[in-house]
Amino acid sequence: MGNSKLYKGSLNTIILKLLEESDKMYGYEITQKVKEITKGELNITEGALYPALHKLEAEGLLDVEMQKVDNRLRKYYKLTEKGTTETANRLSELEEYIRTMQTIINPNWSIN
Amino acid sequence: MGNSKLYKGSLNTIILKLLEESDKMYGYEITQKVKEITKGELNITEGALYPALHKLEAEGLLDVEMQKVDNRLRKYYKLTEKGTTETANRLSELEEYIRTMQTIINPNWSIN
DNA sequence: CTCTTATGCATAAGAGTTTTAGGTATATAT
DNA sequence: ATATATACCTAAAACTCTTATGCATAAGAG
Repeated sequence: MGNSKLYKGSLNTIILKLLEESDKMYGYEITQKVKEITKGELNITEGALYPALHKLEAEGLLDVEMQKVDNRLRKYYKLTEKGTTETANRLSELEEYIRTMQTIINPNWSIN
Repeated sequence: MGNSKLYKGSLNTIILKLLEESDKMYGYEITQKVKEITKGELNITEGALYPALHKLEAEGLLDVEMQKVDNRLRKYYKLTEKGTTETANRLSELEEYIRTMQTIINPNWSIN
């Protein structure tokens, strides 16, 4: 139950998509958001999340902004312009991949 | 175009699903079949396929049967009983994962 | 007042899966 | 003769994630 393993490669797209919706988010918030909207199905581990955020930042897809709340530090990430474009690309790639997988899994539905 | 990278973890499920449909297949046949039904979208590399087949066999999910056709050797794989059960499990896991991803990607469709 | 849980960041070692790049061999088409 | 298709295989590298840590503050439970 819950906590199904991530299919490797989808984490970045998940992050980008959430940032596209929420404008700006911090790491911990992302883990909670994913847990919430998937009803606990998917748990993003911090060991995967933080390196992924750093990489997306290094690639110029995210901007960072530090903020102190209740004496605790938060690193808010938001999409750059390049990041917004790239998000659209990766989303359509993922959607295409999902369609492809459905074709394989459900060969009867030749609705593609 | 085409040749999108595999989301890691889905290859085994693809193999199992194809064998569930076709009863018995050999490696090269699997690569061609995937290319055909995905219209060239997905190309299974042999470097991934053959080790995966060997592993599934070692796990007792597949049985092998050698056959010589036109002086060329083919290794036909088919699901064991255990493999059939496991195929059903992995398919529902993958379907659940796809539903989860759709929830994230398409938050408007709260049809889940 | 101390201990646990929640919040918030981070990195390193290991495991797992795939790509890339080779290798062998036969059959068929150019 | 040479290239392409068929048919198998493996090893090294790349990539992504899990697991296991570490640090620090805030809030709640006992």
